[in-house]
Amino acid sequence: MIDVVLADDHPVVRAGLRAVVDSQPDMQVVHETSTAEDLLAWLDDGGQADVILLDLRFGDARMGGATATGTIVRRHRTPVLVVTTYGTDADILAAIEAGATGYLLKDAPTDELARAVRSAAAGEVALGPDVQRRLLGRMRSPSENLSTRELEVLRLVAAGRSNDAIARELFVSVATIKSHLAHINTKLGTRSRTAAAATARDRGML
Amino acid sequence: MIDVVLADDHPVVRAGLRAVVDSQPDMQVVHETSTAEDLLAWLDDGGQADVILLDLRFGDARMGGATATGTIVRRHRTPVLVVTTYGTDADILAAIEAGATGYLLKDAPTDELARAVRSAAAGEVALGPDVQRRLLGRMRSPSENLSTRELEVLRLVAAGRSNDAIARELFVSVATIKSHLAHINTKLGTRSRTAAAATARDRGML
DNA sequence: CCGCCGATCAACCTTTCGGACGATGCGCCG
DNA sequence: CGGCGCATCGTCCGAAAGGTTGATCGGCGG
Repeated sequence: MIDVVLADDHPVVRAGLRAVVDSQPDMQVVHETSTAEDLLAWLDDGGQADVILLDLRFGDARMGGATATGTIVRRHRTPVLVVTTYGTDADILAAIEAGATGYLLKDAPTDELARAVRSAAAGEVALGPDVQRRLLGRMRSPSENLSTRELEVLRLVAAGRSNDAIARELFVSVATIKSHLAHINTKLGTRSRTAAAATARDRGML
Repeated sequence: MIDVVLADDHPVVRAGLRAVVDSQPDMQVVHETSTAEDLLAWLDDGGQADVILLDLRFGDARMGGATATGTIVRRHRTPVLVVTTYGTDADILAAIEAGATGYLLKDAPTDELARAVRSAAAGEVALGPDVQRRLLGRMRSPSENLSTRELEVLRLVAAGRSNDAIARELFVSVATIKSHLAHINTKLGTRSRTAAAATARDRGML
Protein backbone atom coordinates (compact mmCIF):
# COMPACT_ATOMS: atom_id res chain seq x y z
CA MET A 1 0.00 0.00 0.00
CA ILE A 2 1.39 3.38 -1.01
CA ASP A 3 0.85 6.11 1.57
CA VAL A 4 0.27 9.44 -0.10
CA VAL A 5 0.28 12.92 1.40
CA LEU A 6 -1.43 15.82 -0.34
CA ALA A 7 -0.21 19.40 -0.12
CA ASP A 8 -2.24 21.91 -2.08
CA ASP A 9 -3.86 25.14 -1.09
CA HIS A 10 -6.92 24.51 -3.26
CA PRO A 11 -9.55 22.50 -1.40
CA VAL A 12 -11.15 21.46 -4.64
CA VAL A 13 -7.92 20.18 -6.06
CA ARG A 14 -7.15 18.33 -2.84
CA ALA A 15 -10.53 16.65 -3.02
CA GLY A 16 -9.81 15.72 -6.63
CA LEU A 17 -6.43 14.26 -5.89
CA ARG A 18 -7.85 12.38 -2.94
CA ALA A 19 -10.60 10.96 -5.09
CA VAL A 20 -8.12 9.80 -7.69
CA VAL A 21 -5.71 8.30 -5.19
CA ASP A 22 -8.33 6.59 -3.08
CA SER A 23 -9.93 5.11 -6.16
CA GLN A 24 -6.73 3.17 -6.75
CA PRO A 25 -6.58 -0.14 -4.91
CA ASP A 26 -2.90 0.10 -4.08
CA MET A 27 -2.66 3.57 -2.59
CA GLN A 28 -4.29 5.76 0.01
CA VAL A 29 -4.19 9.32 1.27
CA VAL A 30 -2.84 9.43 4.79
CA HIS A 31 -2.62 13.17 5.27
CA GLU A 32 -3.59 16.51 3.72
CA THR A 33 -2.14 19.96 4.24
CA SER A 34 -2.87 23.29 2.66
CA THR A 35 0.52 24.89 3.19
CA ALA A 36 4.12 23.86 2.80
CA GLU A 37 4.78 24.81 6.42
CA ASP A 38 2.14 22.42 7.69
CA LEU A 39 3.56 19.69 5.52
CA LEU A 40 7.03 20.20 6.91
CA ALA A 41 5.67 20.30 10.45
CA TRP A 42 3.81 17.05 9.92
CA LEU A 43 6.88 15.33 8.54
CA ASP A 44 9.12 16.67 11.28
CA ASP A 45 6.58 15.40 13.75
CA GLY A 46 7.13 11.86 12.60
CA GLY A 47 4.67 11.66 9.75
CA GLN A 48 5.50 8.82 7.37
CA ALA A 49 4.67 8.84 3.67
CA ASP A 50 5.74 7.02 0.54
CA VAL A 51 4.93 9.84 -1.85
CA ILE A 52 4.12 13.50 -1.45
CA LEU A 53 1.91 15.23 -4.00
CA LEU A 54 2.88 18.86 -3.85
CA ASP A 55 1.53 21.94 -5.58
CA LEU A 56 4.30 24.21 -6.74
CA ARG A 57 2.23 27.31 -6.44
CA PHE A 58 1.25 27.92 -2.91
CA GLY A 59 -0.93 30.94 -3.40
CA ASP A 60 0.75 33.82 -1.64
CA ALA A 61 2.24 31.50 0.91
CA ARG A 62 5.55 32.30 2.44
CA MET A 63 7.25 29.12 1.35
CA GLY A 64 7.31 28.29 -2.33
CA GLY A 65 6.87 24.79 -3.63
CA ALA A 66 10.40 24.59 -4.92
CA THR A 67 11.91 25.55 -1.59
CA ALA A 68 9.65 23.10 0.19
CA THR A 69 10.66 20.36 -2.20
CA GLY A 70 14.30 20.94 -1.51
CA THR A 71 13.81 20.88 2.23
CA ILE A 72 11.70 17.75 2.18
CA VAL A 73 14.06 15.82 -0.02
CA ARG A 74 17.03 16.80 2.08
CA ARG A 75 15.43 16.24 5.46
CA HIS A 76 13.14 13.29 4.90
CA ARG A 77 14.16 11.64 1.62
CA THR A 78 10.54 11.23 0.69
CA PRO A 79 9.81 11.28 -3.06
CA VAL A 80 8.06 14.50 -4.05
CA LEU A 81 5.76 14.52 -7.05
CA VAL A 82 5.03 18.06 -8.13
CA VAL A 83 1.52 18.51 -9.47
CA THR A 84 0.78 21.98 -10.69
CA THR A 85 -1.51 23.81 -13.05
CA TYR A 86 0.68 25.70 -15.39
CA GLY A 87 4.08 24.51 -16.33
CA THR A 88 6.38 27.31 -17.26
CA ASP A 89 9.78 25.98 -18.09
CA ALA A 90 11.32 27.90 -15.25
CA ASP A 91 8.96 26.25 -12.75
CA ILE A 92 9.69 22.79 -14.01
CA LEU A 93 13.40 23.30 -13.99
CA ALA A 94 13.29 24.77 -10.51
CA ALA A 95 11.32 21.83 -9.18
CA ILE A 96 13.56 19.24 -10.75
CA GLU A 97 16.69 20.98 -9.62
CA ALA A 98 15.22 21.08 -6.12
CA GLY A 99 15.02 17.32 -6.24
CA ALA A 100 11.45 16.59 -7.25
CA THR A 101 10.98 13.02 -8.37
CA GLY A 102 8.34 13.94 -10.89
CA TYR A 103 6.35 16.75 -12.40
CA LEU A 104 2.78 16.54 -13.61
CA LEU A 105 0.34 19.07 -14.93
CA LYS A 106 -3.08 19.11 -13.36
CA ASP A 107 -4.73 18.50 -16.68
CA ALA A 108 -3.11 15.09 -16.79
CA PRO A 109 -5.57 12.21 -17.01
CA THR A 110 -6.15 10.29 -13.79
CA ASP A 111 -4.47 7.10 -14.88
CA GLU A 112 -1.36 9.02 -15.70
CA LEU A 113 -1.37 10.46 -12.24
CA ALA A 114 -1.76 7.05 -10.67
CA ARG A 115 1.09 5.74 -12.75
CA ALA A 116 3.27 8.64 -11.71
CA VAL A 117 2.54 7.99 -8.03
CA ARG A 118 3.58 4.37 -8.40
CA SER A 119 6.76 5.36 -10.20
CA ALA A 120 7.57 7.92 -7.53
CA ALA A 121 6.94 5.41 -4.74
CA ALA A 122 9.32 3.06 -6.48
CA GLY A 123 11.90 5.76 -6.55
CA GLU A 124 11.72 6.22 -10.28
CA VAL A 125 11.52 9.53 -12.06
CA ALA A 126 8.04 10.32 -13.28
CA LEU A 127 7.57 13.13 -15.74
CA GLY A 128 4.32 13.75 -17.56
CA PRO A 129 4.37 13.57 -21.37
CA ASP A 130 3.78 17.31 -21.58
CA VAL A 131 6.67 17.95 -19.29
CA GLN A 132 8.94 15.61 -21.18
CA ARG A 133 8.08 17.37 -24.39
CA ARG A 134 8.93 20.70 -22.83
CA LEU A 135 12.22 19.47 -21.55
CA LEU A 136 13.08 18.02 -24.90
CA GLY A 137 12.19 21.27 -26.55
CA ARG A 138 14.51 22.96 -24.16
CA MET A 139 17.29 20.55 -24.95
CA ARG A 140 16.93 21.09 -28.63
CA SER A 141 17.29 24.80 -28.07
CA PRO A 142 19.67 25.11 -25.16
CA SER A 143 18.74 28.72 -24.52
CA GLU A 144 21.87 29.54 -22.59
CA ASN A 145 23.82 29.35 -25.82
CA LEU A 146 22.71 32.84 -26.63
CA SER A 147 25.73 35.05 -26.89
CA THR A 148 25.88 38.12 -24.73
CA ARG A 149 25.16 40.30 -27.72
CA GLU A 150 22.17 38.22 -28.72
CA LEU A 151 20.83 38.38 -25.21
CA GLU A 152 21.28 42.13 -25.26
CA VAL A 153 19.26 42.35 -28.45
CA LEU A 154 16.65 39.98 -27.09
CA ARG A 155 16.17 42.13 -24.04
CA LEU A 156 15.54 45.19 -26.16
CA VAL A 157 13.18 43.22 -28.36
CA ALA A 158 11.25 42.15 -25.28
CA ALA A 159 11.10 45.78 -24.22
CA GLY A 160 9.21 46.49 -27.41
CA ARG A 161 11.90 48.25 -29.43
CA SER A 162 11.96 48.05 -33.21
CA ASN A 163 15.00 46.76 -35.10
CA ASP A 164 15.79 50.27 -36.15
CA ALA A 165 15.63 51.57 -32.60
CA ILE A 166 17.78 48.72 -31.34
CA ALA A 167 20.33 49.35 -34.07
CA ARG A 168 20.61 52.99 -33.09
CA GLU A 169 20.77 52.09 -29.43
CA LEU A 170 23.60 49.64 -29.94
CA PHE A 171 25.41 51.73 -32.57
CA VAL A 172 25.22 49.08 -35.28
CA SER A 173 23.28 48.67 -38.49
CA VAL A 174 19.81 47.22 -38.82
CA ALA A 175 21.25 44.34 -40.78
CA THR A 176 23.22 43.28 -37.74
CA ILE A 177 20.17 43.32 -35.54
CA LYS A 178 18.29 41.25 -38.06
CA SER A 179 21.15 38.82 -38.16
CA HIS A 180 21.17 38.50 -34.37
CA LEU A 181 17.44 38.10 -34.32
CA ALA A 182 17.61 35.36 -36.93
CA HIS A 183 20.07 33.49 -34.75
CA ILE A 184 17.95 34.07 -31.67
CA ASN A 185 14.89 32.67 -33.38
CA THR A 186 16.85 29.66 -34.54
CA LYS A 187 18.21 28.97 -31.09
CA LEU A 188 14.91 29.44 -29.32
CA GLY A 189 12.89 27.63 -31.95
CA THR A 190 10.65 30.63 -32.49
CA ARG A 191 9.52 32.39 -35.61
CA SER A 192 9.00 35.96 -34.58
CA ARG A 193 10.40 38.58 -32.25
CA THR A 194 7.27 38.49 -30.13
CA ALA A 195 7.40 34.72 -29.76
CA ALA A 196 11.08 34.95 -28.90
CA ALA A 197 10.30 37.51 -26.21
CA ALA A 198 7.51 35.34 -24.80
CA THR A 199 9.75 32.27 -24.75
CA ALA A 200 12.53 34.21 -23.11
CA ARG A 201 10.18 35.32 -20.37
CA ASP A 202 8.94 31.78 -19.84
CA ARG A 203 12.46 30.56 -19.39
CA GLY A 204 13.35 33.37 -17.09
CA MET A 205 16.25 34.55 -19.25
CA LEU A 206 15.68 38.27 -18.93
CA MET B 1 -32.16 17.76 -5.24
CA ILE B 2 -29.93 20.08 -7.25
CA ASP B 3 -28.62 18.57 -10.47
CA VAL B 4 -25.11 19.79 -11.22
CA VAL B 5 -23.10 19.50 -14.43
CA LEU B 6 -19.31 19.83 -14.42
CA ALA B 7 -17.33 21.28 -17.30
CA ASP B 8 -13.60 21.42 -16.77
CA ASP B 9 -10.70 20.17 -18.81
CA HIS B 10 -8.72 19.08 -15.75
CA PRO B 11 -9.64 15.54 -14.69
CA VAL B 12 -8.32 16.15 -11.21
CA VAL B 13 -10.41 19.25 -10.75
CA ARG B 14 -13.48 17.47 -12.06
CA ALA B 15 -12.93 14.72 -9.53
CA GLY B 16 -12.55 17.33 -6.83
CA LEU B 17 -15.71 19.18 -7.73
CA ARG B 18 -17.58 15.91 -7.94
CA ALA B 19 -16.36 14.91 -4.51
CA VAL B 20 -17.49 18.20 -3.03
CA VAL B 21 -20.87 18.20 -4.72
CA ASP B 22 -21.65 14.57 -4.03
CA SER B 23 -20.71 15.01 -0.40
CA GLN B 24 -23.58 17.46 -0.03
CA PRO B 25 -26.91 15.81 0.76
CA ASP B 26 -28.96 18.13 -1.42
CA MET B 27 -27.04 18.03 -4.69
CA GLN B 28 -25.59 15.56 -7.16
CA VAL B 29 -23.46 15.53 -10.29
CA VAL B 30 -25.48 14.37 -13.27
CA HIS B 31 -22.95 14.95 -16.02
CA GLU B 32 -19.31 15.80 -16.71
CA THR B 33 -17.65 17.20 -19.80
CA SER B 34 -14.12 18.25 -20.55
CA THR B 35 -14.85 20.79 -23.27
CA ALA B 36 -17.34 23.58 -23.78
CA GLU B 37 -18.41 22.02 -27.05
CA ASP B 38 -19.36 18.78 -25.37
CA LEU B 39 -21.29 20.69 -22.77
CA LEU B 40 -23.26 22.57 -25.40
CA ALA B 41 -23.89 19.37 -27.28
CA TRP B 42 -25.20 17.67 -24.14
CA LEU B 43 -27.53 20.55 -23.37
CA ASP B 44 -28.76 20.80 -26.93
CA ASP B 45 -29.40 17.10 -26.77
CA GLY B 46 -31.91 17.59 -24.01
CA GLY B 47 -29.65 17.42 -20.97
CA GLN B 48 -31.28 19.03 -17.94
CA ALA B 49 -29.35 20.67 -15.13
CA ASP B 50 -30.02 23.10 -12.31
CA VAL B 51 -26.52 24.50 -12.17
CA ILE B 52 -23.48 24.30 -14.41
CA LEU B 53 -20.00 24.52 -12.92
CA LEU B 54 -17.82 25.83 -15.69
CA ASP B 55 -14.12 26.43 -15.95
CA LEU B 56 -13.35 29.67 -17.70
CA ARG B 57 -10.04 28.50 -19.04
CA PHE B 58 -10.47 25.67 -21.43
CA GLY B 59 -6.86 24.92 -22.19
CA ASP B 60 -6.30 25.46 -25.87
CA ALA B 61 -9.87 24.63 -26.66
CA ARG B 62 -11.60 26.40 -29.46
CA MET B 63 -14.41 27.80 -27.40
CA GLY B 64 -13.55 29.99 -24.44
CA GLY B 65 -15.47 29.79 -21.21
CA ALA B 66 -16.94 33.27 -21.59
CA THR B 67 -18.33 32.52 -25.02
CA ALA B 68 -19.72 29.24 -23.78
CA THR B 69 -21.35 30.98 -20.84
CA GLY B 70 -23.07 33.45 -23.11
CA THR B 71 -24.36 30.73 -25.38
CA ILE B 72 -25.62 28.58 -22.53
CA VAL B 73 -27.41 31.39 -20.77
CA ARG B 74 -29.07 32.54 -23.99
CA ARG B 75 -30.02 29.13 -25.26
CA HIS B 76 -30.83 27.19 -22.13
CA ARG B 77 -31.31 29.69 -19.31
CA THR B 78 -29.37 27.44 -16.99
CA PRO B 79 -27.46 29.20 -14.21
CA VAL B 80 -23.73 29.09 -14.88
CA LEU B 81 -21.33 29.20 -11.97
CA VAL B 82 -17.84 29.96 -13.17
CA VAL B 83 -15.13 28.21 -11.16
CA THR B 84 -11.65 29.02 -12.24
CA THR B 85 -8.14 29.05 -10.90
CA TYR B 86 -6.90 32.54 -11.39
CA GLY B 87 -9.24 35.45 -11.35
CA THR B 88 -8.01 38.11 -13.70
CA ASP B 89 -10.23 41.13 -13.57
CA ALA B 90 -10.91 40.87 -17.25
CA ASP B 91 -11.88 37.22 -16.91
CA ILE B 92 -14.34 37.96 -14.15
CA LEU B 93 -15.86 40.88 -15.98
CA ALA B 94 -16.13 38.88 -19.17
CA ALA B 95 -17.84 36.02 -17.38
CA ILE B 96 -20.29 38.23 -15.57
CA GLU B 97 -21.06 40.22 -18.66
CA ALA B 98 -21.64 36.99 -20.50
CA GLY B 99 -24.31 36.22 -17.96
CA ALA B 100 -22.62 34.00 -15.41
CA THR B 101 -24.61 33.72 -12.21
CA GLY B 102 -21.55 33.43 -10.05
CA TYR B 103 -17.79 33.38 -10.03
CA LEU B 104 -15.60 31.39 -7.66
CA LEU B 105 -11.92 30.82 -7.42
CA LYS B 106 -10.76 27.25 -7.11
CA ASP B 107 -9.05 27.98 -3.86
CA ALA B 108 -12.43 28.66 -2.29
CA PRO B 109 -13.23 26.41 0.64
CA THR B 110 -15.66 23.61 -0.06
CA ASP B 111 -18.51 24.99 2.00
CA GLU B 112 -18.35 28.24 0.11
CA LEU B 113 -18.61 26.29 -3.10
CA ALA B 114 -21.63 24.39 -1.86
CA ARG B 115 -23.27 27.62 -0.77
CA ALA B 116 -22.61 29.17 -4.16
CA VAL B 117 -24.18 26.20 -5.92
CA ARG B 118 -27.32 26.55 -3.81
CA SER B 119 -27.49 30.27 -4.50
CA ALA B 120 -27.04 29.71 -8.22
CA ALA B 121 -29.72 27.02 -8.26
CA ALA B 122 -32.04 29.48 -6.55
CA GLY B 123 -31.29 32.00 -9.27
CA GLU B 124 -29.33 34.28 -7.00
CA VAL B 125 -26.04 35.83 -7.83
CA ALA B 126 -23.14 34.14 -6.09
CA LEU B 127 -19.79 35.84 -6.05
CA GLY B 128 -16.96 34.65 -3.89
CA PRO B 129 -15.53 37.11 -1.37
CA ASP B 130 -12.30 37.35 -3.34
CA VAL B 131 -14.20 38.16 -6.46
CA GLN B 132 -16.26 40.82 -4.77
CA ARG B 133 -13.12 42.45 -3.49
CA ARG B 134 -11.65 42.44 -6.96
CA LEU B 135 -14.70 44.01 -8.46
CA LEU B 136 -14.61 46.78 -5.91
CA GLY B 137 -10.96 47.38 -6.62
CA ARG B 138 -11.77 47.61 -10.26
CA MET B 139 -14.43 50.21 -9.72
CA ARG B 140 -11.98 52.45 -7.98
CA SER B 141 -9.56 52.35 -10.92
CA PRO B 142 -11.31 51.89 -14.24
CA SER B 143 -8.18 50.01 -15.35
CA GLU B 144 -7.61 50.74 -18.99
CA ASN B 145 -9.79 51.81 -21.81
CA LEU B 146 -9.17 48.49 -23.47
CA SER B 147 -12.28 46.49 -24.22
CA THR B 148 -12.43 42.90 -23.06
CA ARG B 149 -11.93 41.69 -26.58
CA GLU B 150 -8.92 43.88 -27.08
CA LEU B 151 -7.44 42.63 -23.85
CA GLU B 152 -7.99 39.08 -25.02
CA VAL B 153 -6.12 39.82 -28.22
CA LEU B 154 -3.39 41.63 -26.33
CA ARG B 155 -2.81 38.62 -24.14
CA LEU B 156 -2.34 36.36 -27.10
CA VAL B 157 -0.03 38.89 -28.69
CA ALA B 158 2.04 38.95 -25.52
CA ALA B 159 2.19 35.17 -25.65
CA GLY B 160 3.93 35.46 -28.98
CA ARG B 161 1.12 34.39 -31.30
CA SER B 162 0.92 35.75 -34.83
CA ASN B 163 -2.15 37.59 -36.07
CA ASP B 164 -3.08 34.58 -38.12
CA ALA B 165 -2.83 32.25 -35.15
CA ILE B 166 -4.87 34.59 -32.98
CA ALA B 167 -7.52 34.88 -35.65
CA ARG B 168 -7.87 31.11 -35.81
CA GLU B 169 -7.89 30.86 -32.04
CA LEU B 170 -10.66 33.39 -31.65
CA PHE B 171 -12.63 32.33 -34.70
CA VAL B 172 -12.46 35.65 -36.48
CA SER B 173 -10.63 36.95 -39.51
CA VAL B 174 -7.15 38.37 -39.55
CA ALA B 175 -8.66 41.72 -40.47
CA THR B 176 -10.46 41.82 -37.14
CA ILE B 177 -7.31 41.07 -35.21
CA LYS B 178 -5.49 43.79 -37.07
CA SER B 179 -8.32 46.14 -36.29
CA HIS B 180 -8.18 45.31 -32.59
CA LEU B 181 -4.43 45.65 -32.59
CA ALA B 182 -4.66 49.05 -34.24
CA HIS B 183 -6.99 50.19 -31.47
CA ILE B 184 -4.75 48.70 -28.83
CA ASN B 185 -1.72 50.52 -30.19
CA THR B 186 -3.66 53.77 -30.29
CA LYS B 187 -4.89 53.39 -26.73
CA LEU B 188 -1.54 52.35 -25.32
CA GLY B 189 0.41 54.85 -27.39
CA THR B 190 2.54 52.13 -28.93
CA ARG B 191 3.51 51.42 -32.50
CA SER B 192 3.98 47.69 -32.63
CA ARG B 193 2.64 44.49 -31.14
CA THR B 194 5.85 43.92 -29.24
CA ALA B 195 5.78 47.39 -27.73
CA ALA B 196 2.14 46.92 -26.81
CA ALA B 197 2.99 43.65 -25.08
CA ALA B 198 5.85 45.28 -23.19
CA THR B 199 3.68 48.20 -22.11
CA ALA B 200 0.91 45.87 -21.02
CA ARG B 201 3.35 43.96 -18.85
CA ASP B 202 4.66 47.13 -17.31
CA ARG B 203 1.18 48.20 -16.38
CA GLY B 204 0.33 44.79 -15.05
CA MET B 205 -2.64 44.32 -17.30
CA LEU B 206 -2.24 40.63 -17.96
C1' DC C 1 -35.93 56.60 -31.98
C1' DC C 2 -31.38 58.00 -32.93
C1' DG C 3 -26.66 58.12 -31.85
C1' DC C 4 -22.53 56.00 -30.01
C1' DC C 5 -19.53 52.18 -29.29
C1' DG C 6 -17.74 47.64 -29.71
C1' DA C 7 -17.03 43.80 -32.75
C1' DT C 8 -16.75 42.27 -37.12
C1' DC C 9 -14.76 42.38 -41.92
C1' DA C 10 -12.69 44.29 -46.45
C1' DA C 11 -9.41 46.53 -49.65
C1' DC C 12 -5.34 49.06 -50.19
C1' DC C 13 -0.88 50.63 -49.26
C1' DT C 14 3.58 51.30 -46.57
C1' DT C 15 6.69 49.72 -43.33
C1' DT C 16 8.84 46.28 -40.92
C1' DC C 17 10.31 41.59 -40.27
C1' DG C 18 12.22 37.24 -41.36
C1' DG C 19 14.81 33.94 -44.34
C1' DA C 20 18.61 32.93 -47.27
C1' DC C 21 22.29 33.73 -49.15
C1' DG C 22 27.39 35.78 -48.68
C1' DA C 23 31.26 38.52 -46.83
C1' DT C 24 34.69 40.50 -43.47
C1' DG C 25 37.39 40.85 -39.24
C1' DC C 26 38.54 39.26 -34.68
C1' DG C 27 39.83 36.33 -30.83
C1' DC C 28 40.41 31.73 -28.96
C1' DC C 29 41.99 27.03 -28.71
C1' DG C 30 44.02 22.75 -29.94
C1' DC D 1 48.44 27.63 -38.12
C1' DG D 2 43.64 26.62 -39.11
C1' DG D 3 39.35 26.17 -37.78
C1' DC D 4 35.40 27.96 -35.11
C1' DG D 5 32.30 31.01 -32.98
C1' DC D 6 31.02 35.71 -32.61
C1' DA D 7 29.94 40.20 -34.28
C1' DT D 8 29.60 42.97 -37.97
C1' DC D 9 27.49 44.39 -42.55
C1' DG D 10 25.18 43.80 -47.20
C1' DT D 11 21.37 42.37 -50.70
C1' DC D 12 17.13 40.31 -52.28
C1' DC D 13 12.71 38.79 -51.64
C1' DG D 14 8.46 37.29 -49.67
C1' DA D 15 5.69 37.35 -45.57
C1' DA D 16 3.90 39.65 -41.72
C1' DA D 17 2.51 43.60 -39.50
C1' DG D 18 0.69 48.35 -39.27
C1' DG D 19 -2.21 52.53 -41.12
C1' DT D 20 -6.16 54.23 -43.38
C1' DT D 21 -10.69 54.26 -44.76
C1' DG D 22 -15.08 52.57 -44.82
C1' DA D 23 -18.75 49.42 -44.02
C1' DT D 24 -22.26 46.39 -41.33
C1' DC D 25 -24.45 44.99 -37.15
C1' DG D 26 -25.95 44.68 -32.36
C1' DG D 27 -26.69 46.66 -27.89
C1' DC D 28 -27.26 50.46 -24.71
C1' DG D 29 -28.51 55.07 -23.14
C1' DG D 30 -30.43 59.57 -23.68
